[in-house]
Amino acid sequence: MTVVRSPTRVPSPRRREILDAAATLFAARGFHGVSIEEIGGAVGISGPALYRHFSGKESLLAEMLLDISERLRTSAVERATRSCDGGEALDALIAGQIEFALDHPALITVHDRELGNVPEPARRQIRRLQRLYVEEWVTVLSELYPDVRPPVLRAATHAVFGLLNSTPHSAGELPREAMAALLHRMARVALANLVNEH
Amino acid sequence: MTVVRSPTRVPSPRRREILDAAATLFAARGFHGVSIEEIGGAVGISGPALYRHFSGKESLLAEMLLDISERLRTSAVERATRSCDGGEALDALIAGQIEFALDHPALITVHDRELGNVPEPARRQIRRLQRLYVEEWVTVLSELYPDVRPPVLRAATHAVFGLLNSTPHSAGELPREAMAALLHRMARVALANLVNEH
DNA sequence: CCTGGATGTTAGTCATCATTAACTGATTCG
DNA sequence: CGAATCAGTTAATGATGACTAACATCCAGG
Repeated sequence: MTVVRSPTRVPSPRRREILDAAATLFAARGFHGVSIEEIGGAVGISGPALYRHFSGKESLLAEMLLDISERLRTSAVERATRSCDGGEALDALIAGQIEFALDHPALITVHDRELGNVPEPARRQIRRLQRLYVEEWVTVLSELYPDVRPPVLRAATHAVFGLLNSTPHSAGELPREAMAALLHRMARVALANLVNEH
Repeated sequence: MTVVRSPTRVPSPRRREILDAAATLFAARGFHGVSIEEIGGAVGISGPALYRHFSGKESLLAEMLLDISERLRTSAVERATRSCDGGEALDALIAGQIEFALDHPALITVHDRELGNVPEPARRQIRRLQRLYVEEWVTVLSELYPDVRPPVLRAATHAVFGLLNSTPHSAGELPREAMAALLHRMARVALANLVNEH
């Protein structure tokens, strides 16, 4: 009955609650614009109680970004390997990114804003995961378009991330499914015409 | 006490220098992550000397964002009215945004990150200019695709902004002209297929 | 019962930082 | 020649904020 949990991860609900609240606050006013007191207040405890769960404000941010990067990458690997052909894999990657961005706009916002505030040991690891995530896309794309050079594919991938991660900026313009469909189509055609280069 | 900026342009080179340095720093570590002392140091003066040029840190940010919003919008209006047909106008808007993003990556970064740190009188004005800029795009697009509803056009516009503003993330992947051409093509086809909805 | 760990609390401490004050050297211009 | 304004300087000042200390509560097991 008791499910064996990974020994390194004990997902205390309190931790998650704190991370969620902190993400929302960081997305709204930036890492340095939010105080420990506020983060605590957002989950009903006050101030220094956070140090029972995290060793400091920076390590809280580090854990948050690490978690996001891991989730994005593992989801991408799963989806890409589950697919048969390259086109299907690309659609799966696009759908995964859209789903994540629509489900967790605050996490997406923090993810590409606050890396510079993560201290060095963890920063490198997060960068590594982000790079692996990009390379997952590049691998799928280079199978589809073998004639396009990898730097172009990388730039195009970043561009599509920017497109898909725009949802926090156009919040509420459209119902979720319409927004998802629109973004998917735009990303698809933006990438489909890479081959027309020169 | 009335801090009304002189409407007649007095482009003190010192002011511009400070604004440029501050933009780079804000882009790297966020508004609250940068001290007055650092901004001064970046232009060779130190600390409180900034108050000879700006009434405070927040008004410095406000002026910076106001300037960006104004430049984007006036450039968009100019380009759109100079064009004959809708397709040409859209290309001009895309080219303008790309040019600005490639010329001033720090400004682009600050522009969509730090609005939340601008105090209320100026915030509203910046939002207004941003809205006008978006509506400039929506107007051009709705002439091209009269069947697509405005909310869809607005969401698509935001998505394309995200795509074009991705350059700070993929810095140095490609030479400038190649990057500009790639982004232009991706934006163009992403918007061209809006009409295929449903 | 009572011990100990997990989780809070409130009250410091120490740094940092935006902002102000008081003062200085130039340059303009009357 | 002044006198004023401009553009700096260094030295307070006052808030805020991350983090630590000392103390409380709850509850599980022996």
